[in-house]
Amino acid sequence: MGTSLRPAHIDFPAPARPDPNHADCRGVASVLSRVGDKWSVFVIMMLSDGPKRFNELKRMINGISQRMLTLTLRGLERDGLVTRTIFPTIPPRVDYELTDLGRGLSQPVEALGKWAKDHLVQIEAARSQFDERNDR
Amino acid sequence: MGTSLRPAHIDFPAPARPDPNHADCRGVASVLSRVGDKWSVFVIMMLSDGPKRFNELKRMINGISQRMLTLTLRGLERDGLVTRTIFPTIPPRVDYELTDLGRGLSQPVEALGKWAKDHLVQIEAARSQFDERNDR
DNA sequence: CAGCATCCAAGACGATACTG
DNA sequence: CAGTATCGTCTTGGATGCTG
Repeated sequence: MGTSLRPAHIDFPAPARPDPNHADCRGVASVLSRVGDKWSVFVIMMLSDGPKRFNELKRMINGISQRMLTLTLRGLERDGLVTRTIFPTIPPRVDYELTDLGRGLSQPVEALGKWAKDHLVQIEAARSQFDERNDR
Repeated sequence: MGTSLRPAHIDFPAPARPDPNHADCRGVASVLSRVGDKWSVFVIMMLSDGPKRFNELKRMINGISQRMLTLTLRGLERDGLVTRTIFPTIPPRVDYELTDLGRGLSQPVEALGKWAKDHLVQIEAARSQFDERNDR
């Protein structure tokens, strides 16, 4: 496989002398980075109103490649946020569904999504202001 | 500079025919990906109890390289979440501080952080279970 | 239909060296 | 102290072609 299910950039270098402030940050970061993954967020949102099939998701999430959808679903499955159910029919059918854990996560995620939506204009304004000052 | 302030992977391919479901997702994703960035989260958390200097942050966030701290701070500044104040003293001194926007963001972020902390054990259990089933 | 394997380009990141 | 510049390495992710 071309890409690992355990991304490297969320692993942490152990501090020489552990700073009490960050004792448990290592693990938290790895959870947050799943949320930061744009595809994961979309998949979670798409699944929040019931189970979906692979190609169904692919169609709903415009622009995702098959590879990334597979990878994203595996990641979510690995984290126990999504279940994968295979129906041994012909043609094969696979349903993806949020677990209880996944449904729990989707709440704070949507809170954050709401914040993002509400402040998107401000942020984009800040960005173009910043860019204009610095581009040239 | 080696790395852009505007990461490519958060840009979206425009849908052939815009799906009403995703009309405003493009922008939201770019905000979420800032949150998903582990360094950004740590910086925001470190700054949530008052302004800090560059090397002060560097020491608090164990394992971050100078380069990444600079890049992260620039990203946060660009998004209007952090202000950068230069004191033209010798040696130079630069303070970073959360803006109102930044403080607003830190709330849902901490809610998510709390969720992550509360369910970390479950997630890590799910991960090792999944890995054990599939590794071999 | 669902998905794995392979190839390849673009980008992210760390290490190092240098500056006002 | 607080950066910038540059280099080399690793990861990411799209495209394509092949299977049960």
